[in-house]
Amino acid sequence: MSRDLSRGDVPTLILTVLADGNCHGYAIAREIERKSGQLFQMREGALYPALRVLEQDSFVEGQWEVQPSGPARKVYVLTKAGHEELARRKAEWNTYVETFNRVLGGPNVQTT
Amino acid sequence: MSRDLSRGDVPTLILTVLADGNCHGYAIAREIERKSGQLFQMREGALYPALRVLEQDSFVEGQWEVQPSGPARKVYVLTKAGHEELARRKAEWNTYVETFNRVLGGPNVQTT
DNA sequence: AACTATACTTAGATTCAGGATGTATGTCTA
DNA sequence: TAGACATACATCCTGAATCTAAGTATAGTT
Repeated sequence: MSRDLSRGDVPTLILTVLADGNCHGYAIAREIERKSGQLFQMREGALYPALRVLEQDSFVEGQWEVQPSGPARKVYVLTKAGHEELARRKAEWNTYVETFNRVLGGPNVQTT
Repeated sequence: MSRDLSRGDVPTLILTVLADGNCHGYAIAREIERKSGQLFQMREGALYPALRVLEQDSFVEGQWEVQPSGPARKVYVLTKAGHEELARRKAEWNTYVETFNRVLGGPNVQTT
């Protein structure tokens, strides 16, 4: 099935993977798929543009690495600002889930 | 703050409100905002197109109601297919949340 | 030689929420 | 009677973000 990733969630997943250690683009995608039990699919058309935006915003830093075998890789490192951004996005995600579940919950929810 | 509604979540919220009882467009929007504690904002530009799609898919049925006072309203009723669609969307939402949280959870998650 | 896996890039299409605007009606107030 | 405001629906345009698809390139396998 593999539901499409929702708007804005791809950068959060990328930052999450990088919080566990430096990683290059292709491996980030495979790691997200592995962790999600193959429910999420990370397409190149979503991954690389998202990485470029994160780099422009200084949340990650990329550096080319030449290997003895195979094509060159761009390895990304999470910056200090990236760690903070991840924490902010996690908090935002939790608020969203709580709020959405509250609306789904039923008719008798009081906010006061 | 009021985080933007994510892709595809607006129809689910509409169906949820209609599951509690028939309702016209404007009131659906206000009800979603009330239930979310004003965290979600339902704009017209998202609400009415979503309602039209739901009507085209026969998940809801709209009927014009003339009032003794004030402008006419289009009151929507959730169909049988709409109830099933809501259940399907809720299950999909739960799967998405669980999967996303699993990825956010950390590096040592096993899927086997 | 063809296929597959790795690895990054980019162009184009699509989807969908938001902003802005327009049409009406009715109430309240100055 | 003019205005501001709330109700109520509709639509156009924009912009953000994802997907599809194709392209470039290296290297191992069949």
